[in-house]
Amino acid sequence: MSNRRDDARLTVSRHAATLFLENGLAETSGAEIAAASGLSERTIWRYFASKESCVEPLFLSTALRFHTKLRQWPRNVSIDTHLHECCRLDDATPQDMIDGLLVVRLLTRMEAEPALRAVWLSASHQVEQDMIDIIADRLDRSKKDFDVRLCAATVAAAMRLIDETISIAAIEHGQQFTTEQIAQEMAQAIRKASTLPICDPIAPNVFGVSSHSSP
Amino acid sequence: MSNRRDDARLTVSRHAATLFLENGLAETSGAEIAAASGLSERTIWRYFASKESCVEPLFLSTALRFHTKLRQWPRNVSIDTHLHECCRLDDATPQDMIDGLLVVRLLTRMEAEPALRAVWLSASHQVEQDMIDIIADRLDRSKKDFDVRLCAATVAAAMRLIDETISIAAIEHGQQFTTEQIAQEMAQAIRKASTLPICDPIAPNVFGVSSHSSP
DNA sequence: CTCAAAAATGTCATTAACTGACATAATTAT
DNA sequence: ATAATTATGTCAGTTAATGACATTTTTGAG
Repeated sequence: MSNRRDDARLTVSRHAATLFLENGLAETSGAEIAAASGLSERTIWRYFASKESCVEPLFLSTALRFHTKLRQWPRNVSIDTHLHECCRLDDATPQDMIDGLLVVRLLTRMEAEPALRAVWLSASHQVEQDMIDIIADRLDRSKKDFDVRLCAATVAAAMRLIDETISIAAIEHGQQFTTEQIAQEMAQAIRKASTLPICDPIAPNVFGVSSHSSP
Repeated sequence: MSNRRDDARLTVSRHAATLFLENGLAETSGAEIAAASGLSERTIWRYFASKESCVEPLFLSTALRFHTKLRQWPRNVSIDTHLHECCRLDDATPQDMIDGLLVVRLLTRMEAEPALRAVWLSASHQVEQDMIDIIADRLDRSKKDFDVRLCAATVAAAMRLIDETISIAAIEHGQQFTTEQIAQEMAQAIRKASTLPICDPIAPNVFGVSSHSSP
């Protein structure tokens, strides 16, 4: 799934995020990111289209961890149960924890750094595209179906909002969260946001034909 | 509501959009945008933080027209009826039509131009913030209420998706739409997406107290 | 209307983001 | 092993973007 290049990009992403958090976006140069990453500046610009987008792999990697969990979501399990189960046997590595903290801290800077928000929104758009696949699979519908895409959009929006809200509550208001709490908030929000019945167990299709109307 | 500077920015936005559509983003320079707008390049960079963001006022101005309509949405009218009514007595100027077409054409280029999508997503985020106000007012709830913000996020996502879908259908598949059709699609999508009962007439608050739980 | 304060714009120099061209190093595959 | 491919580095060059300061335009008080 991931190659050497993606790993290198993620490493750069961590260094860039750290520098952005320490000194701000405007006060961090491409040369500094390159130096911190042990790469030439030219390579940085081959990896990324702009300075800000250096943090995108970080956003996407934490999103990917969640995506992987949703991919394993069995059809006969509710979202609440599944996410609760997932957080019980959480496979987060120490690196994942560090990355998560970087993301959370970046999210609290979006108000001050509009360029960061643009990158975050792009990452959320990628999450939305991934949700299309998950929902289409779960409901046995086409990925082109407007209602599938609408549901993906609303659910992705909910996930984004939970991430933002929890990050701000944690960093700016010092609120503490357990993994269970986050899973529960996330499940609730997804449930409220979903425009198709994806959150509860899917009735098995005993006739072996797809459940939606016409061919 | 709008000042001279915003008007100037919008004018630049139109020229920039036209150039982007004609020659592509990479092949359009800041100097060209300045020349086409009859301004110095320095002023362009005072107006905009980046080349791509030159098109944002165009996105926001069409969004603003819709926002104005939603602001006039009476509490005792459903979203479907209101939007249908709005499109009947549509106040679109010729300039509005031209701007709308520019936006629609830009939206079809997002696949090829990721930077354009980032700007579009930023504009949609602004729409989301505006929706918070509209929903909070309509339901007589706080703008900080998570459920209000969630509803704003899902509804804004639906509006964005309709815009994108209709644009692509119109430009890339030559499909024709009447204003009524668009209003109807938009109303349906908003209805499906809304996580709070905003779409149907709001029961009048006969006791003169807010309908949500505590002070 | 007048004229001074303030705000917007222009000019020019400078920085820093980003690209192209080509050489070198590292991987891959045969 | 080594040829082919691919990734990275070096360096020069372009262009997006900013700072400093002069000039014009707008605003507003008298």
